[in-house]
Amino acid sequence: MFIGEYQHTIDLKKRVAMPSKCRVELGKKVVITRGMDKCLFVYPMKTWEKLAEKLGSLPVGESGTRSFIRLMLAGAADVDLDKQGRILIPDYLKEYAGLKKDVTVAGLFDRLEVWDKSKWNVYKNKAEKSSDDIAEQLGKLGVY
Amino acid sequence: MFIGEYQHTIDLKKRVAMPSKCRVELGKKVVITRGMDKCLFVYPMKTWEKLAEKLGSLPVGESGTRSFIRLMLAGAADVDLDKQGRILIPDYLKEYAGLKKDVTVAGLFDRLEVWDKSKWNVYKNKAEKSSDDIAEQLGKLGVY
DNA sequence: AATTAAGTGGGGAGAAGTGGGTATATCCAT
DNA sequence: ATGGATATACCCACTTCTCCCCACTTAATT
Repeated sequence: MFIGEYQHTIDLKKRVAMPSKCRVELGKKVVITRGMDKCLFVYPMKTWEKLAEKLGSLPVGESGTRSFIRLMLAGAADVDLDKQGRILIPDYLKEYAGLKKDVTVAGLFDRLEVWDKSKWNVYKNKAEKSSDDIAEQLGKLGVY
Repeated sequence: MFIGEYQHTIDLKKRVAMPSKCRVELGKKVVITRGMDKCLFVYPMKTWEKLAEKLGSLPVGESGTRSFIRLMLAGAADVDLDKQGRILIPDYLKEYAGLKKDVTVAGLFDRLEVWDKSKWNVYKNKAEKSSDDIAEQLGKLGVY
């Protein structure tokens, strides 16, 4: 399971290191694609295969969702990790996510997300304010 | 069950000791994450896994839920206790909780909470002032 | 007073992140 | 087809951070 927040950078060759803690679970081959809120999703190959199958067989539902799924499937690229555990970000994905030099990598269960650092900070601040009351949210989960 | 209040410090390497009384129950691996009122939650791995499972079962369609999940999962970090029973606080969590040198560690049933000492004192004072209300609330619950 | 346990501080080996050089492959224009 | 430019893959080097170990201080216990 992927968790945590990691600060990395894209170098001149558009390479981004995956957190070392996540590398075993990622494996050598991963799939990177467009994600929600203008970030990038990184899946282990196995996870992606299952997901792609599900997405492909989905009944044609609401048009917004459908077009997003299309974007996600079409935007997928399979990339290898190099010896240092980095992946190469394709140009169109780099552009889609608005990646500058500093990026934030976030662990979210079955995937990693790659964010432009400043975008991530903005998003996080908003999220913190809106769910200031984490207690209430946790309550919904039946945790307490 | 975790109980009690402990005064500790963060050293230059961002390490904080867990109270020795709690170490057996914590185990070697714990998860630290964002908590309410800008404190940090420290869960034994087992407890966290149950919690994470619940988070994973939440629908990701709604953006509010999505951001809450991101906050909790991306905000979480799995850390090991060193031989002295200390954990390393990631930068972003240190910042989130506004931790200076002195911290208060509090036991709360299934978890520990890590507070900046001054924040804790403010919070405690507020709580004490409203303790009459709390008594009243407890009364309503039929505790006394 | 001596011994033990807990909290704190710091040195050093190794790992992780980052940057860059070079060779091979790919593409485009000549 | 050929030459040049661009891109990718692989390798190595440097810097920083993390983790492990040891040591000192204080407090509690015998």
